[in-house]
Amino acid sequence: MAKNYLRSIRLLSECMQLFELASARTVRQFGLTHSQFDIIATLGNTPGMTCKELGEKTLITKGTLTGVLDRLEQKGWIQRERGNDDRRQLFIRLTAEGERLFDEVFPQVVATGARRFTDYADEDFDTLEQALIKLKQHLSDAV
Amino acid sequence: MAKNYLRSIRLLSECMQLFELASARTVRQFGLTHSQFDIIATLGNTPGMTCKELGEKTLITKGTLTGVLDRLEQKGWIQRERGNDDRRQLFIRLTAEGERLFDEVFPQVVATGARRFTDYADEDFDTLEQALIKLKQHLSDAV
DNA sequence: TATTGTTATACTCTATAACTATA
DNA sequence: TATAGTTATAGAGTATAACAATA
Repeated sequence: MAKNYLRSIRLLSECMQLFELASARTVRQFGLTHSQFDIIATLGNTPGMTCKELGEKTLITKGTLTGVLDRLEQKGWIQRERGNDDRRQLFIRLTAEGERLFDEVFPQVVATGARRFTDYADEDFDTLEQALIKLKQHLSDAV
Repeated sequence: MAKNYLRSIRLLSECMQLFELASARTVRQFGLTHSQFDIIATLGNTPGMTCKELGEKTLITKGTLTGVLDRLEQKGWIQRERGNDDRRQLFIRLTAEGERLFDEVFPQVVATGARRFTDYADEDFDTLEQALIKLKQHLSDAV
């Protein structure tokens, strides 16, 4: 069993690396780091969210998050707003300029990735998706 | 097509995150960073390799690699040895202590991961593997 | 007392470019 | 000239713990 599992995980990791190699290049052309893109992409098409929520979605711990948000705020891409119901919370959301960035960079990252899927048939996607859904289920349950 | 592709990539990334969440904890308990573990794991069960080769396998660029290797050398886990045929090259390999570390940490990371695969049948692995192999093929070709 | 987010600390990774030594 | 690896530089991410404001 362990051998099967190692082989699958290695494949998983190799696929991610191949994919990220391409997207990283695009992301960097926009002057964004991986973490920064992660946050812009998470905030895109949402009304914003608290730091806590943002940290949970991006898996960035709160201390680190402050620094990353500082840099994004400094560049004018996000803004912080103190919550009304709970004044401890900060709502983070994209500024108009941040949305413009999102609208530009996100489709481009998607396109770069999509170019790699030429000839990938619907049934190929289905098979892959089913397998990954099952895997994800297992990985989640086992925590 | 783009939608299918996004869904698959998101799943891929979520699976990796779930998996790495567990392994990262184990790795950190041994005082290793992700990059450091990557190198130890790459060198394990090999007679060693050049910096160039190591950099290609781990996707760490040469300037960065020097620093990571410095820290590993300082802790006595790897050693550098000047090549004989080509005196520009350095052969990196695990020290006895590095191998001991590898023998301890690697199975534990594997075990932590494997625990999440209980009930995962051979055919589940086969399906997943086939789908991932096909995906990897596509991603590689499309570069 | 508990929670949200910031600050402070210390370290590691990162890309890049200039450099040394070999080839 | 080209290649293998180091050094220097300037950011950026990371975990952790102590902290302030609010609940």
